[in-house]
Amino acid sequence: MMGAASIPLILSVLQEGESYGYLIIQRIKVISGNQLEWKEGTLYPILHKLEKKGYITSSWKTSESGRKRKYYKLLENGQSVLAAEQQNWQSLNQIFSKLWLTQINSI
Amino acid sequence: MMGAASIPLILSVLQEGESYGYLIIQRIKVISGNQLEWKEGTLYPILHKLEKKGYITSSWKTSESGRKRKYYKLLENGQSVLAAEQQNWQSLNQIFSKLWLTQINSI
DNA sequence: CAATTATACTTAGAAGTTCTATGCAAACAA
DNA sequence: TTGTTTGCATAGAACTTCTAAGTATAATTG
Repeated sequence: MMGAASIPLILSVLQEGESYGYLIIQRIKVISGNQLEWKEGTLYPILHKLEKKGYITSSWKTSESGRKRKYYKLLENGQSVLAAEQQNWQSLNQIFSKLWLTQINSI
Repeated sequence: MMGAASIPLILSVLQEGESYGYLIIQRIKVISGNQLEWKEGTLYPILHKLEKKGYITSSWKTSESGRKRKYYKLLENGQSVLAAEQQNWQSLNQIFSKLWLTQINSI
């Protein structure tokens, strides 16, 4: 369903500022107009992978309420990966625009 | 690399008219400006899957030169899957536009 | 005409990705 | 105090894509 979009999506959300798993899921839900409702089992393994690759970093923090949260932050490395992913997405988007425009024109 | 884009891409190419594996690979290469160079091992299994699901149908034909080719054709079923995929893509595209615009504006 | 290249399809298995399902635990609300 | 929300984690299933190899024929090149 998401395909190659997961990673740019997560990195983009983190580019808005550091965040934690639960909040990222909600942010994605809000920004997609309730279309994307990720489960934890989807997000966390990806976050772990991104951290392992050095795109993001994590740190435990305790909120005033006493809750412990693991905050993720975009690293420079991840910044450039995101830039490449944006490029990639836009390039795919152009291909589709071309294909779909052609079909409209050929009516 | 391709993620969820493979299926709409193939279906879109077939919407241009029926085609066969080898040519589809070339069409994808051309339309992407040499960015996407699929291997047979990537395309054929997907074609088989799409046929099994009833989105496309295939038939062997022999060209004047004597070569045998397996032509694939988009079915009505596949037509509506493609429409749904287009919708899905555009919706993801909107999400990214929103995320990426915000970042430009917030400089 | 022999060797190479281009055309054309197939599949097994590896690798990678995402989802389902479940578990744990603490704070909060009823 | 019982249920809901918040919060993280992971195993295994399911699915997708890629690598690699095999088969076969037509066209081209030397």
